[in-house]
Amino acid sequence: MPVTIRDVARASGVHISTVSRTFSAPHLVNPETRVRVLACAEDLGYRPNRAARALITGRTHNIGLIIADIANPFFPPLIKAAESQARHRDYHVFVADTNEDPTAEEELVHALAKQVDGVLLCSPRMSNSLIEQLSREVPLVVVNRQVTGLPCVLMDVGQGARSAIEHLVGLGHRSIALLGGPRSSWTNREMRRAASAAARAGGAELTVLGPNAPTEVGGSAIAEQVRRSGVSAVLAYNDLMAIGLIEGLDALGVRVPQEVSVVGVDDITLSRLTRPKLTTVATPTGAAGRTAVDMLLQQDIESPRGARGSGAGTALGVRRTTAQVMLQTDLVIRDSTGPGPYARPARPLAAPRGPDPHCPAGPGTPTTATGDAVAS
Amino acid sequence: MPVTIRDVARASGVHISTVSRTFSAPHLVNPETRVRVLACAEDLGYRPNRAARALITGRTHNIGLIIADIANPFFPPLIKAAESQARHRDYHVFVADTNEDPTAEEELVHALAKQVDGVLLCSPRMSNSLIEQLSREVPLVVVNRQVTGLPCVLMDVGQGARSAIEHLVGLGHRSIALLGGPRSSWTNREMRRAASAAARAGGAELTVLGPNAPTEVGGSAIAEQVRRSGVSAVLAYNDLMAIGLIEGLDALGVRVPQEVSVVGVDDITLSRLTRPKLTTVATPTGAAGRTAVDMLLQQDIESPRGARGSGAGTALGVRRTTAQVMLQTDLVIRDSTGPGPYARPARPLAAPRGPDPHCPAGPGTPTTATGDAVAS
DNA sequence: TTGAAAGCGCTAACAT
DNA sequence: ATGTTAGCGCTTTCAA
Repeated sequence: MPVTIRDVARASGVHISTVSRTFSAPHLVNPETRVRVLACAEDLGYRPNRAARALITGRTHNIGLIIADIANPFFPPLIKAAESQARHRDYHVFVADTNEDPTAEEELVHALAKQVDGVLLCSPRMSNSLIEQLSREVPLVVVNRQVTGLPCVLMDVGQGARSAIEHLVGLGHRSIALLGGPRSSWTNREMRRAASAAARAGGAELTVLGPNAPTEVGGSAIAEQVRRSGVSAVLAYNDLMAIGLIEGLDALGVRVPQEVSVVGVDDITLSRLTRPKLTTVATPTGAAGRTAVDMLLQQDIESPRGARGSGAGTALGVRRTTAQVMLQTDLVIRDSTGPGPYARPARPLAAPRGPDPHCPAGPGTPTTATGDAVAS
Repeated sequence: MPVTIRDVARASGVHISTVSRTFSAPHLVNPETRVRVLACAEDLGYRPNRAARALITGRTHNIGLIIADIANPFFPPLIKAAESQARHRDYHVFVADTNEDPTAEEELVHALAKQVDGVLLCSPRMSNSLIEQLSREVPLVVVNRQVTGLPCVLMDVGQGARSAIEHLVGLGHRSIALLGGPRSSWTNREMRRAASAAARAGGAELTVLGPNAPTEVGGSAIAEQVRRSGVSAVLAYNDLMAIGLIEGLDALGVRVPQEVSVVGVDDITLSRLTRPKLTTVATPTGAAGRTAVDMLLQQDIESPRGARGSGAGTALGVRRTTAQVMLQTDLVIRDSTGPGPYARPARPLAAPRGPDPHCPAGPGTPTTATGDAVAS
């Protein structure tokens, strides 16, 4: 049933190599022949078998995209941007979801390895050393994580967290909570580091609550704890968590932003549609997707794995790009943040909250702040 | 660099066919040899090249999942269920997004055709005839669309729309709007058909507004028109649109459900977290994903395309399953619907709802109907 | 139980 | 410009 290159050759009275050339190097074939071959191919419904082709060229023209959680609205824009960029370069994208499971991540890389020319690892949860190891099996670009020696696309969430804290401090908040995300998240560590530093610099106290599931449920589940902690402002790991928190606080009768200010991270579509509209740190997800694809393809070109002539100098000239790109973030101020107890303009509710001994910061450990550590 | 079966053979001092057997038919190889081969393989980091294997077996152990829009929260649960089901059967899933673009759909099917054993087409926007044509290239299972002669997984949105309208009529609404979705959506047509019939039966007037983009933006954009239309209740194509509409109405100062009742479709996670919580028609997306994978694999097994011995009787015994499965939906009543202008004073019940047509089968229980499907 | 050989669909030297 | 030939990495008869 499947029509092969041989069928087309037979039908058009030429050798299979001519048919092959018609598709992969049209300029090397006589225009008349080409037309005839093309006609026959069209006629028979022939389509080159990309897998077979890949076996010999070493290039599948596919790229893999491994995502921690497709259900997180943060990712779709990244996926779409990556797909669009890939399509422009005649590549197809295969997306795979890992459910935030490190084991699934590893397995998926193995499964994809031979069927794609490279893999984009988005917000991976596995260890850096495993990532490095896997990168020897297939070209990798890591998104939202810093792995030394590998090309990475990062978003400056450190800067974002700093801006958020400064915004809150500027509004008069002195007691702020950071809702942490998954423990193994690079973003989480960066935010924590930067937020601590910014809080210290601004004379505010930062309580870290978490880790939490990076979802609405994770946010609403921590609402009670937030209320008890007595903070007047919260920076959440992401928008989903922030939105869930607002819902949760609302259910407890705590008003946002009147009683507690909330800042998210990501600027997902939804954050514009909730009430109150969410103040958030916008991350350039589309740019990240595009950049990651570019970096992968660029690196790919230099090492066409398993190609014919690679008999001798395989490892030769494999000059891997290890550039790391840091994308800017932007604080978008909307309606979920407002004046805090220490706001400049004389506020009637100068409630002397005093330096309250916050309850022990939940499952997570309190504030850390390492220098410019890259290690992990 | 990539280690092949030959490297393992050399290292373990056996012929490549023995190595091959060690992986694909272990019982045919001497236990001692097997252990030795496995050890060498492990040592070298060997992994069978699935693509090369597929070339000869005709089975890639991959399935493709083509999705209209990954950003629509309706799909992730379906994707996750499909992936989990596939994994149990030692299959991997490649997801591809089409941006609701019919052309992209077609191209993607072609691209995937040779790299997967079958494709799940979710909420396709292309024509039925094109779908049928593509199904000759690769086994297809269609989700959220009825295509005669092809295996389909459907959700009973007709029943859902009917329940929704009856709920609204029972609350005293007599002037209802239906916010339509994409024109080429089967779901859209079904909802419209059923909603009209139910409205007529209930003595209510139904206004169809649309088509609209099946997103929050689509919903908020139509708010003004809804207000002007003077209806007291709205059934939206999906939850996203419903949520957008509520936001839009709110911005116009129209209160939900006090002034206008709103019903969505899908029961996405978010619908539980908005205020008011959304009344919606729950669709069994997880069950749909699982069922679709099952149907695909079942059909697949019967026709291992391009296998070795298929020289003569290729088309023989290719008995394609054309079963169509209809999954139940359920109306979930929350806070976005309330009494309408014709509500019974005092006792709102006793409304002549007629025989409640709730099927005995719970949500997600497949009802199978084979063969000759009803044309749409 | 293992080896030898053929070949899946295709491309890429090398001839002609 | 086209045909020949040798594989890509693997599985699968067929012998031994």
